Amino acid sequence: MDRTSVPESGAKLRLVEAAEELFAERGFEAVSVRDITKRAGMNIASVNYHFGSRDGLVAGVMIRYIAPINDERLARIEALERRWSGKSVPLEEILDAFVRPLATQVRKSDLSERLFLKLVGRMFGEQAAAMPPVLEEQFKVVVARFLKALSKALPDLSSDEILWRMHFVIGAMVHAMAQDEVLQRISQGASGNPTLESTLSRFSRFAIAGLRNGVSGEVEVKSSPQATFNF
Amino acid sequence: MDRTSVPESGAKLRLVEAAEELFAERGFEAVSVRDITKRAGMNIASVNYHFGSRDGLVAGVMIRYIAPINDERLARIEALERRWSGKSVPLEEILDAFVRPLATQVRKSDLSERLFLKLVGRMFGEQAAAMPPVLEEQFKVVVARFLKALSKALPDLSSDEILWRMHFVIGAMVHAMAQDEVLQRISQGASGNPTLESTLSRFSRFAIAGLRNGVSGEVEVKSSPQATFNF
DNA sequence: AAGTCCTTGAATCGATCGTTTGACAGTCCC
DNA sequence: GGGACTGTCAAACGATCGATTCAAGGACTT
Repeated sequence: MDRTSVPESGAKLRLVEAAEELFAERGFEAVSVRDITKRAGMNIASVNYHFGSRDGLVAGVMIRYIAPINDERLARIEALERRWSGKSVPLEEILDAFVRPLATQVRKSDLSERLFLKLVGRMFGEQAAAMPPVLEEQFKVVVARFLKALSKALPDLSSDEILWRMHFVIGAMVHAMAQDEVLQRISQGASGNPTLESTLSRFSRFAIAGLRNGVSGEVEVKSSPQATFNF
Repeated sequence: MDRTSVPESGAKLRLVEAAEELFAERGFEAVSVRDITKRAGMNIASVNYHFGSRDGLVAGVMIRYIAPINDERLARIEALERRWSGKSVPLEEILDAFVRPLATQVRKSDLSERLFLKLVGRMFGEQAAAMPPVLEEQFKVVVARFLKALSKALPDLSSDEILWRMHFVIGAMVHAMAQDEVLQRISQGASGNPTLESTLSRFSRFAIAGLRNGVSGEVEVKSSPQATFNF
């Protein structure tokens, strides 16, 4: 019996779908096996039977969403590099290859846009340290692949600098996804009902500017003496 | 007996300091009351006696760190606006007023830089939804104050757009703070031992570029037809 | 019809959780 | 000295957790 991969047996699928909703709504640690099986209309033992353990189910949920996203990211970046055949791929297209798979996957999902984004956001915010090995390995490949492409597109930046900016970009994305209602509460009446598309569009403009900063002829920031950021 | 504010009685302080370390190391939900009292060398009942409940202790920890940071943020932004007396404060100085209090506070703390950043990062990544009301109110004030300053510095952007970019900036900061070892693992050998100062410096450059994007004469991104980000 | 395999059911396990209790000592004030 | 208050202690409370057991059902093969 397969206890690690994506569900296929109907029962496993029902469990995963119930778990997804609950994880997105309440977070990974606040949902019990009983909550999940109750919503799925199944027995408590079913989780351990089909997934080996609660952690196995969590891993199943993460793999089900993240793996296709990373697969598409790799396919897109490789298609881009083929099309540009050795030349540097424009920064906008690299970021597009990284971000757009989110939109692709949310359409395939049964979850609403909002729940989907919260779920994926929580995977990084709460569960990043407990990511299944197969996903962590996949992420290493993705990061390495995009780092290579970004290094070509931003030849003036060191690898370290690019990695840091990638981390900032990912953090901005994850945080905005997972904490949206908190952000709305704190900032009192920002945009009412942002769609996924408008959010990703805003995000892309922000991220490209942050990534490109200091290269490609942009004017260097002239800071006044009191704020040199030399700390 | 005061059960909500910052500790002053010695015993409360010992509990809070033990809790801080454990929360930073393992996350808020993975630490039990027994873990905390054991490290503090106190009785299990002491948490409920001094803080009313476990949640009260969590709130105490958050308030102890976040409140002084937000206080200094407000003091700095108001000092800046006084110095520029009505005129628009430069973007770099606004961001400096937002970020530098982190560095100030870490020096006052007994925690190492790394633990401090993880702790503050976790407060947003894991506990943002459970933030004590007094802190949430304070954050509303901070956001409103900086939004006003940023609106002057970035007159071409709508309030909504600025709020979103603020969220992205905060997310990038929080994520890089809380998930540092995960990021190191995934990206295999980025900068070895980044100091707080170098990290904040990198972050500030990234954030300023993202905030400024699209205004102040920067060249508009010329995207190829396949990557227009119109989603 | 008998046997095998897969799946579900109710019940229960031991562990751990946050919280509460009540006894006991110390301190302070009148 | 006798209350009143504060703080600490061991012990136990009820609840909930993930995991396990074992019986029973169903589907399919032989």
